[in-house]
Amino acid sequence: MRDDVAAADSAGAGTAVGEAEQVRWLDTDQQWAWRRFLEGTSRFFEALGDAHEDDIQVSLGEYHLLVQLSEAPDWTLRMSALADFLALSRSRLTHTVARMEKRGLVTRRPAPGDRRGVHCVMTDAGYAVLVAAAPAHVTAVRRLLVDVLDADELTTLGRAMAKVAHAARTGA
Amino acid sequence: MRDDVAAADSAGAGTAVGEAEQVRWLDTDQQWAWRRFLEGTSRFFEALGDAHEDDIQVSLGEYHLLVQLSEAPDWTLRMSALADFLALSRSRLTHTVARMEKRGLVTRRPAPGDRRGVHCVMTDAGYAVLVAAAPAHVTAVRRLLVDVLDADELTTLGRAMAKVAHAARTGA
DNA sequence: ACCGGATAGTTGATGGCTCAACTATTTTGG
DNA sequence: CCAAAATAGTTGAGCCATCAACTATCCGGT
Repeated sequence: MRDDVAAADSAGAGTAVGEAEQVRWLDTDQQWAWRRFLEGTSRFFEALGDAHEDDIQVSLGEYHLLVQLSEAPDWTLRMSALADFLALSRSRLTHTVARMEKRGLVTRRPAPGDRRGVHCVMTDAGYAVLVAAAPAHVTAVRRLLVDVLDADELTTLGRAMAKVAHAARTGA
Repeated sequence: MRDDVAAADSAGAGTAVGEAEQVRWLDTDQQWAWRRFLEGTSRFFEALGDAHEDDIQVSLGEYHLLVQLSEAPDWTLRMSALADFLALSRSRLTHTVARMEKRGLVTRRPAPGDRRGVHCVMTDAGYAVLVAAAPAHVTAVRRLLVDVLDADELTTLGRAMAKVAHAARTGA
């Protein structure tokens, strides 16, 4: 219990004698990359959230919700479509939309043609908030991500994360 | 209010005439990479969290806390050091450690030499939980990240995220 | 020796997220 | 055409994170 402890990501914790060992631990390079990813995402989202608190009237999640609506016809999207785009649970979306509705940023209407469905519509006030928030948001994304990387690094990052998203969607 | 709306990440929302325009919006490729990053991280952490709920007695955050302690001499770390390593706020760490202490995974002791300080020490029970959790954790990290990417993609991802972490740490 | 400010950590209130349970509607299979 | 299952969305309880305020200790300068 001294050296074998180090790095539960890579070392032989759990190698009980006589028990089938089928875990492929991470090698040094893989572990390094994984930890950079972990720390980087954590600090990135924390810093981006801070930027939103400083300059902006909406949280990061609310901002992305408004962005999705701004790109939809009539600023309108089904709740379920919104949940898919934003990778949010239905429940969380309901709560978030309810809060934003109270602040006048969106409204809800019954969906025509499917009486189970609900449409979420961005209001003019919501659009105004989005427009006001966009400059600080984009500036922060540049400062914390886009301008920090070479163009090909950014491209590779995008491609890699597309693969990761796909793996998470399917392999769940 | 129809076409100019699309993509508040890139388009001219906020371009009031006569007002100085100094925001550099994202071009198409940059925006694509940024959105892949956003979706990928979101789905990745959700899926990894699910894996922890299925097979493991500790949440992802608690697991990483135990990993840090397992790599420290005497399974012991100052609260502030732990907070730095895990990129956690002091308050959040206090609450998390308090919960884990109740479950017997760690204990707290006054730090020798600095009467303000507190040492966090992993218990044998905590180590046992870590050992039990490691295989499923590593398997999930492989399935969702490491094995999904080419070796050079993973390396580039690690390098890129190291840069991002640095930018977030300094430019905050 | 002392005062001001920095550092270490905790606390409690508030608010958001997660989970399970629930209603209502639509679709599917027999 | 009906029953069972799938889909859409909401609700409320409990848990966790965040924030501001607070105590205690240490350091740095005079």
